[in-house]
Amino acid sequence: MNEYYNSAYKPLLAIDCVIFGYEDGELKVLLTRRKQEPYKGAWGLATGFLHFGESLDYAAERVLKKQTGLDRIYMDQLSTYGEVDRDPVARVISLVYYSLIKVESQNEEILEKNQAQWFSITALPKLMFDHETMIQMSWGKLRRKSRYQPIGFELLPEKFTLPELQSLYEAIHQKQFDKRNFRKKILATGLLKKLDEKQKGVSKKGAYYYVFEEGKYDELISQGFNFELKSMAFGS
Amino acid sequence: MNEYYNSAYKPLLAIDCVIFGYEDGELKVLLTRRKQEPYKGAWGLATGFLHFGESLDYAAERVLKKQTGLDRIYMDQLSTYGEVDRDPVARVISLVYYSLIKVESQNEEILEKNQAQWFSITALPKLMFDHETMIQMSWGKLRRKSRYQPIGFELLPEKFTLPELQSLYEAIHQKQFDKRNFRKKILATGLLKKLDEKQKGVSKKGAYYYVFEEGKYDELISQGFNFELKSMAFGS
DNA sequence: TCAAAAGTGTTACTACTACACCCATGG
DNA sequence: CCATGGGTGTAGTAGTAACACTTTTGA
Repeated sequence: MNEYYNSAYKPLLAIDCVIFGYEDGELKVLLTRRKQEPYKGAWGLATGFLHFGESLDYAAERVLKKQTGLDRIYMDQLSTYGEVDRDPVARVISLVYYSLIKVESQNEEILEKNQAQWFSITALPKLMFDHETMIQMSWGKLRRKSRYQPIGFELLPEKFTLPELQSLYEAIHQKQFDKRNFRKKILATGLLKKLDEKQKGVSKKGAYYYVFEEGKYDELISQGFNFELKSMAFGS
Repeated sequence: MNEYYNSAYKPLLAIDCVIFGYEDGELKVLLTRRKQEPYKGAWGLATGFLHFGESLDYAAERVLKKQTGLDRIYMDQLSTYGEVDRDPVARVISLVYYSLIKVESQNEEILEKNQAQWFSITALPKLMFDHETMIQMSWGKLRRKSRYQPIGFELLPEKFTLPELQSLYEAIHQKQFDKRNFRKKILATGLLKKLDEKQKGVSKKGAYYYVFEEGKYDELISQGFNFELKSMAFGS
């Protein structure tokens, strides 16, 4: 380590995680209460500082694991925020990840321990610092990405019905889709396998369960494909 | 500043800039030689550490200005790279920006002073650290973005001809487009104003100059629009 | 038997692709 | 006058949007 490196200013580097879930027909975000003064108790994203010897992705996984108890969840870097006064206490550069989890696999106890709570994306509380912006940007990225990649499935249980999938997309895009066109488009990708089992308890007729076929997806992604309904376009 | 902040690990934070230009029908990247040991003289991106009291965008502008002598150039954050050993000397987190400049407005002296040189994107030299990846990712983002936003214009002089614009898009996408379809699509956006002036010296007939109408663009962007040719799709 | 949600096909329209010839000018 | 690159239109095709009725079954 020489002069060039030694003389440089070293900021704090935080990892903030926008955690999306889908429940009761709504797109939700997992928020938590700040544990430190000042602003103790304010709602915000799951957060943590980068540790020595950790890669960025690893740090994000650690923060996610601590907040949700879950491993191996879908996660992607959004952007890095570094306005000088974004954190009023100290200069903190914040690297934002967004992640998609299956709410049903959530552990209630861990939520309580972390003072964490799910909020509908359309009814967020007042948030600390620039966390509101981070969430809105993540939502935008989710919208755009869901048009080209079947990431929506990350938010649903392993087995899901087409009406559920459609509601999820409607929650993400805040837009209604035509049932027939949606099914046609989704099934045309060949990514879904229909099971012989019907959902019980939701409707009288019962909708067939489907599963997402990861294998087929990998084939398609390498060729490049389009998962988009034109009608989804550009609310983004 | 309290214990929570004080105890945290503080990494170095570098800003690396991928600078794109367009010249002689080729998409190019501005590279520079490393000034410090080790690896002194190795080709790499324009880089600098974040300074105390600077926002990230400001730091990127500073690095760009130093490298090119230019102000107010198109610039966007790509991503942040933080593998533990990406810089073999010290732990450096690297925030990558990519930018688009008009090569003609470049100052030759500054290039020489910085030992900087333009390289065709298809013939890059061996690069230090993970800079090759950063360039490839930036190129991907440029490809994708150029399908939805008319950012290509940032790479051309104020006045340009449609054949020039088409060659630029062909260089970005490494794909040939049909002349008629390209013109139709581009002109249909209503973003270009045809001038009464013809280009001289390139072809005998001479192609009409066009200018990009920023005002109209702002109208369109707020509604959301699609700048894409399907044929551009998914080489990305 | 009826209420409530699931499932299904066709037509019109729009947007993209493919394609070949004439035009203007400088040398 | 001819070689070179600039400019133009149309027909076929594919994909998207719009739209309404039948099916199943639990209460």
